[in-house]
Amino acid sequence: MQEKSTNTELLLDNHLCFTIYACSREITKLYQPYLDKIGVTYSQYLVMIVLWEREQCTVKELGEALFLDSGTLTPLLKRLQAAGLILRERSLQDERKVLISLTPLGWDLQKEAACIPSKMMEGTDMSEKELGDLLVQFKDLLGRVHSANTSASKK
Amino acid sequence: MQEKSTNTELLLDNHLCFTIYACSREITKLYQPYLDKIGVTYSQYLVMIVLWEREQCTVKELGEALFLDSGTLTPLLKRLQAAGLILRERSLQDERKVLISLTPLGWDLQKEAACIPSKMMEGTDMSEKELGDLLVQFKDLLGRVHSANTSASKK
DNA sequence: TTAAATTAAATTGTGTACAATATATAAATA
DNA sequence: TATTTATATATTGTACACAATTTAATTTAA
Repeated sequence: MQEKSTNTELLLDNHLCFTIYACSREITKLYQPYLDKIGVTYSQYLVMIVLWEREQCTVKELGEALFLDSGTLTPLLKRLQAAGLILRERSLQDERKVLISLTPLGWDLQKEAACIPSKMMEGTDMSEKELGDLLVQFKDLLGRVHSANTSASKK
Repeated sequence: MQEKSTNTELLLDNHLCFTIYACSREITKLYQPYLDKIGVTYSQYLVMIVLWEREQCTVKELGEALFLDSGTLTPLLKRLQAAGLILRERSLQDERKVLISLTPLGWDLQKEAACIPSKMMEGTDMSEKELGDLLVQFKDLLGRVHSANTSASKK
């Protein structure tokens, strides 16, 4: 009995984590054709979304919003800068910080990207309510896992 | 009115996809300390799980199980081979195929890895039922997104 | 049976992710 | 104030992930 229950847990847990991992990659693939049209990757698109909302922020703030560190963001931001979409400037108040802001081209991209989410909704073929419920559960799970990670790293 | 509704959809969709993406990476981080102990990455661990279930399979079958292609699997499998955990052999019946199987060391690893899922369950701090419900919803979403991808690529 | 089409892996090139480390600046404190 | 500590970003190295192409083997069809 005990053995079977344990085995069930093992499979359940492995499969849930795998399903989330696979789902994440499949969703990125679903974005791909639309992102190709505007010339950015999914990670770069997420950075742009943060900037469209906040206009300006530091690398650290971007990292907190997207759960990414400077090892990922620095080269990614250099590519966005090379593409003419953002500016990277050292803060004059605190020269450790790098301020990221949008160029006019970066702002223009917002209009071109506006159609993407609705196209994605069609792709999943789920109602707004279903997606909303999923989001609630998912944010809860993300919160739990993230806090488990941060409390573990503090040890 | 119409504008507000559209905007809500946009945010909802962006946030759901982002949350799944972030959640996937946070879960991988939660696995990390346990995977470090047995010396494999999360992707390599997934390959080992498939092999522990099936004993032997081709690269293509692994790819179908894990939603990965040979571009990802070939170097990954070479690393598992270099670590002495698997064998890679051309099929004699069909020399296009490469058969992947476990070494005794690869089988031994199963025992060391047995504790991982229960440790992960503790990490999320959710009941078996909650995780089970999430898994059902998630498999549904994965199925929808995957079929959207495969039907799109057939065009 | 030969030629064309298909299939299975491998290869190449780009772009993340992330741990670990380095560097430079700022804040705290002795 | 000089020194330590903390903070913000960059760098380095490893390992995916995947599109696109290549190579070799098998099927299909002419």
